[in-house]
Amino acid sequence: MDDGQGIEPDGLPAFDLGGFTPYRVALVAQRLSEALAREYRVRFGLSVPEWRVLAHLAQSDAVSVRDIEDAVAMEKSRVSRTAARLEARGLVAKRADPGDRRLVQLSLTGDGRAMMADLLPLASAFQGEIEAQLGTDFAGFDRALGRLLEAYRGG
Amino acid sequence: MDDGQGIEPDGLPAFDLGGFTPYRVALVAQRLSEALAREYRVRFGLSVPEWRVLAHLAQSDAVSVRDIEDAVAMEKSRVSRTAARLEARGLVAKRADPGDRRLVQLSLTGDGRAMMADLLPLASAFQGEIEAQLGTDFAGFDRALGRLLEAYRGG
DNA sequence: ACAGGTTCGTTGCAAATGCAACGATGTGGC
DNA sequence: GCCACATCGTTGCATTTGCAACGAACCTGT
Repeated sequence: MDDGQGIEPDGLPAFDLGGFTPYRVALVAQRLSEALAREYRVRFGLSVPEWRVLAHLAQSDAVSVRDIEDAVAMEKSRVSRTAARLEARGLVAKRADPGDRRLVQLSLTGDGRAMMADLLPLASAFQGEIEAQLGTDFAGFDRALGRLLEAYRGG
Repeated sequence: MDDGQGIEPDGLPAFDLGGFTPYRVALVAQRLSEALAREYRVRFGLSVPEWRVLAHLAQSDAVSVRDIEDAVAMEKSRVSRTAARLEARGLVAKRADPGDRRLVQLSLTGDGRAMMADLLPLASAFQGEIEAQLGTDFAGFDRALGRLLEAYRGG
């Protein structure tokens, strides 16, 4: 009677949200984000978007809003406002690109660099913690993430 | 000179956001969510929170806001407002719990059940698609998700 | 029965978000 | 050089969100 995709008494096909991969991934993303954000929100007063922008600036200086938009997967208006907030806090500098005045060059200030010098080791430690949690399964996990990013990139 | 956690010329430790697991997971979550939402937003006019609430109601009828809050990992105010919207659209019924009048019993209406009868097979197909993408790696991937949920549950 | 404390769901309010529209700047065709 | 068109970043606006506060209902001990 049970054909493996059974029908419940109420006429609906059986479905377990808790086992649904998109939901599980969203949940893990949320938990990891919260765990990490706990560190850098309480200690540095950063939100997730702010952390992302700073992290990208730390690895590639003098980039445009558009560059960040692509690199950190955020809407350009979100990047723009985040950058404005970071500038107001003195962590990021904005100046017009001399070659193309439509562009804005974002870069870390001295303060911004100093903060990231404290923050990045914490991030690396967190990464190490996750890898330790997963042990030998980490490589496969990361590969699967890459596969899904490929399969569902933009579409 | 490169000790494996090198220092960049700008004095910051090397860090690759694109390889940072929390970021990668967040990205996959976003992509999967978008891919799925494309289906049920255009065809059924549902948002992600609405989908989650309906999905939970489909598998366990007559539950309280608090139950859903736990089951679908959403703030209670978000659940409350989502339920109100679904009620206004005639997909969900709300009634006071006769045993404990603080509680609200949420359940699918006939219309709601009918919609879910169309939706759930799509969700199952999407799940199958993901599993096909990952092939034999899916089991390990899912296990790793579970491990991370355990490790970072609530804290 | 009643006072103190707890749980449930809703709501007010400020902040964040997405989307579209906009001005400014660049580019290419002619 | 000029005009149509594309790109960049910001902003207006409506919606969504999280948090705290609230009233209502329940529970406990006395």
